[in-house]
Amino acid sequence: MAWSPEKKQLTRQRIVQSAAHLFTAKGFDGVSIDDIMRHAQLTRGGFYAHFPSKEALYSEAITSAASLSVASKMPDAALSDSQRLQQLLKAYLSEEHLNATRPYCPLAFLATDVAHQNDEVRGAYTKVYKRLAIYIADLAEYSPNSERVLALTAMMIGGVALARSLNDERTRSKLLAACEKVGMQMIHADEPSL
Amino acid sequence: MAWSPEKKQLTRQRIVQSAAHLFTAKGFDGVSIDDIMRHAQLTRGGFYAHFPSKEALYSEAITSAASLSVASKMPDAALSDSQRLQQLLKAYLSEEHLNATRPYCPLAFLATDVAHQNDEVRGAYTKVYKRLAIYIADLAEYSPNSERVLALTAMMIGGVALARSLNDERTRSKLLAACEKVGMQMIHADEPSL
DNA sequence: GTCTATAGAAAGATAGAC
DNA sequence: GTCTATCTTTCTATAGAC
Repeated sequence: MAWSPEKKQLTRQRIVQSAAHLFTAKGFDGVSIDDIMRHAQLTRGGFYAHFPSKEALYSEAITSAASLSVASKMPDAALSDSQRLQQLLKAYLSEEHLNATRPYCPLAFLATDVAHQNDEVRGAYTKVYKRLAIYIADLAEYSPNSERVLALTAMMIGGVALARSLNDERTRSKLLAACEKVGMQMIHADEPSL
Repeated sequence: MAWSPEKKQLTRQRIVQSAAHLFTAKGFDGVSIDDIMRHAQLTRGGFYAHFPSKEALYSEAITSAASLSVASKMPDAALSDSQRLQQLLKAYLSEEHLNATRPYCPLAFLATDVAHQNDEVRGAYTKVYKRLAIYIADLAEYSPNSERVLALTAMMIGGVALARSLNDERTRSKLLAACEKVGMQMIHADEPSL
């Protein structure tokens, strides 16, 4: 079959995006290479023409999922920074985020999964995390290393990860609402010690 | 070989505790039944005399890990509630928790893992979560459903889960310290809206 | 109840045709 | 580069001896 370098890159990108969807939804071990290739409308034999291993794809999928997830889709540049932060918090801690059709935020959905992976994967995850901290710090006008920004990221990611694993609908929605509300108060509180 | 009902229960308990250690450290798919039985100094053939499936053991292991983890070992009854809460936060968000020899807190170490499991497992996880919320609410003198208690649990669990997956030592320790500090402030802040 | 042995399925990775 | 076919390993679960 005919092909070109551009065509190959497109195919490769399709594989990465399929992986971003499936991995964030089901975790590393919950998805086989066959699943990913079928989702990308290919067959499994071709996988190794693009990636040396499943792990190599995983780390790229994490980066890709981050840029496709709810945390990266905030196009309302007309709003103030504070309003955009509010919007991010609301979208991130929403039931929709837990049932999205696009890739989920890998920080929340793969948090414990990544802990078992190699250094390359953890590096990709760490990079995505730092980018989120910088993004939030920017909107909140704090340093990305400030205690309240770091604590807020932990609350957002923990809230979503927790909510996803809880069995109890009521507790889940209360938890998400609480994180959203307390998160905003945390940013706007007038305590210099934070 | 001779045996008694009590003997069987002891063997069963050894299996559950081995599972608690290994599952919290490596996740559901990272541990085989063979691993667990070897850790309990048994062979894999005997497993199904105690449990109908790997999932059934998993849900028991989550409960067991919770009662053995750092979050349940706060024997300093001499301290005030506020001091005990501080102590819990400090221990939970410590580097030692990330490198413990006893079972880790399943809430933080299995958060995304449990999301892929069946209802029985998610039920066990949810129960453990509610118990932690009640415990913290008690020390903080709030309702377990109060926004600040829920937000605090998300921050604690998210902070530990995140820290474990990050590649960068500095970011990890800053994150843990931030969650500890902001967590205490969150509880003691004088804002009735929380 | 615990052991050894093994059936049966799934999945990562490779070989070779086109 | 992508396909079909297959090798190999790993793992859950079961069978049968003791």
